[in-house]
Amino acid sequence: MEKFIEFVLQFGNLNKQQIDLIVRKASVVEFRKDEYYWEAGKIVRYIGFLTDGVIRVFYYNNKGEEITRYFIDENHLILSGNMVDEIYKPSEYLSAITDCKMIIFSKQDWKEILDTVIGWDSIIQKIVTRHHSEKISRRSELISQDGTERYLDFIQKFPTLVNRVPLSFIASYLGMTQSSLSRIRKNIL
Amino acid sequence: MEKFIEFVLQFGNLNKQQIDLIVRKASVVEFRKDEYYWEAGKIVRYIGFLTDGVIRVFYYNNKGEEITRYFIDENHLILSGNMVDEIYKPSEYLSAITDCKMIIFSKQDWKEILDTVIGWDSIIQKIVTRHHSEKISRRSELISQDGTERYLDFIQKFPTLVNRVPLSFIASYLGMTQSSLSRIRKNIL
DNA sequence: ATTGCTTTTTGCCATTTGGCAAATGGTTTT
DNA sequence: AAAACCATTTGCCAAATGGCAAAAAGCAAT
Repeated sequence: MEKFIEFVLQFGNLNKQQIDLIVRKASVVEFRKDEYYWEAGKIVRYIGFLTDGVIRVFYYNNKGEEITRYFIDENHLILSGNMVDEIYKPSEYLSAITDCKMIIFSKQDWKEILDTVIGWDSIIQKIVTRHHSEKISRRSELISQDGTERYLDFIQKFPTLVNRVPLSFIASYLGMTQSSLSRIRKNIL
Repeated sequence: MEKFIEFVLQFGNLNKQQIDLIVRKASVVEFRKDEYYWEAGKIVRYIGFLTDGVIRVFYYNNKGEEITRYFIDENHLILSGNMVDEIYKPSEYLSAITDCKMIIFSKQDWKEILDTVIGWDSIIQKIVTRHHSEKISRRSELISQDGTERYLDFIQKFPTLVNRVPLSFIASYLGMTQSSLSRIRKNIL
C-alpha cells in the first residue's frame, strides 16, 4: 500500500485525512502466474495499481495469433478503457506473467474518491498524461529498425523485464518469431 | 481562409467579432514543392494551418538515412514543438511534397489570440487532444505486420495520399526500401 | 537422481526483404 | 522532337526472417 501512496504523491500533495480515505477504499488482491486480470469483452470492474509482478497485455490479430502489445510492471496504474480514453481496449487481455499483487478500487469507490478528495482528479490527470506520452510510440523508429536493433532497444528500455519475461512474449512484442529472437540474442553476445 | 474557420468551428463556437480578430492576424503563405517549411534545429516562428498541398515530415536516423515520419495534408494544424508537447520535434524537417498553401500566425499574434478570444484555448486543446490520439500508434499492429499488410493499411487509411506522394517516401514511411514496395505493389494487382 | 513438463536453441529450407545497378517509363525543358 | 532529369521497375544475389520440428537445456515435483 505504501508503494501506491508513494507513487501518487509524486504527482501532487494529499493530507493525512485524504490518504486515509483512499486507503480505506483500497483492497489488496493477489493473483498467480497465468491468471487473467481481465479478458477481452468483459466489463472491467476495477481500477488497479500493480505493486508486484509483471502483466502482459495482448490481443489476437486477424490470423488468430496472440500478439503482445506491452508489459506492465510494478508501480503502474491500470485504468479501464472508459476512464482513460481507449488505452486499455476491451479487446485486450491482461494476464499475469509472474505472481502479482495489486491494489484495486471498485469503480464505485473510485468515483467517491474523485468526488471527495480535492486534487485527486488532477493527480490522476497527470498520471494519465504521462502514460499517454509514454505510449506515443515513435512509429517510424520502430518500423525502420531491424530485429536486432529492436531487441537492443528493448533491453535498454526495459532492463528489468528481460529476465522475467519468457522469450516468446518478448519476441511477440518485438514482432518476430521466437526462433529469430533466439538467434539474434545469440549473435549479440 | 474559410477552410481554416470551418475547421476551427468544428471544435467550438466563435462569434463574428472573434472570427474577425483571428482573420486579421492571419496571413497566407504559399511555398513550392521541395521547399522546407521548417528545418531541424531552427526556431519555429509560426503556427500554421495547411489549406492546400501535402507536407512530408522526416528526420535522419543514426545511419544518416532519411526516414519519413508521416505526411500532413489539407486541413491540419501545425503547431510548433513547445506548444504541443514534442509532437513536432525540433529535430524534424518539414518539406513540401506538392505546392502548398498555408495560413500562418506569428507566435506573438497567436498569444494575443489566446489572450483575447475566449474559448480559443479550449478549441486548440481539443484539436491537440484529437491529434494526440491519432498519433498514439498501435505499435504492435505495425510491427507484427509484413510489408504487404502495412501497404494495404496505408492505402486504406490515406487513399488521397497514394497518388500524390512519391513511392520512395511511402516506402520510407512504411519502413521498407522502394524496390520492395514496388514489388509489393506489383503483387497486389 | 529420475521423470515430466516447459522454455529455448538449433537445423533445414522457403520466403521476404535489402542492396545495388541497370533498364524502363514519365515529365519537363529547350 | 530531342535532351535532360526524375521516378519506378526489374534483375541479381545476399542477408534477414519465417515455419516447422527435433534436440537441448532448464525447472519443478517426486
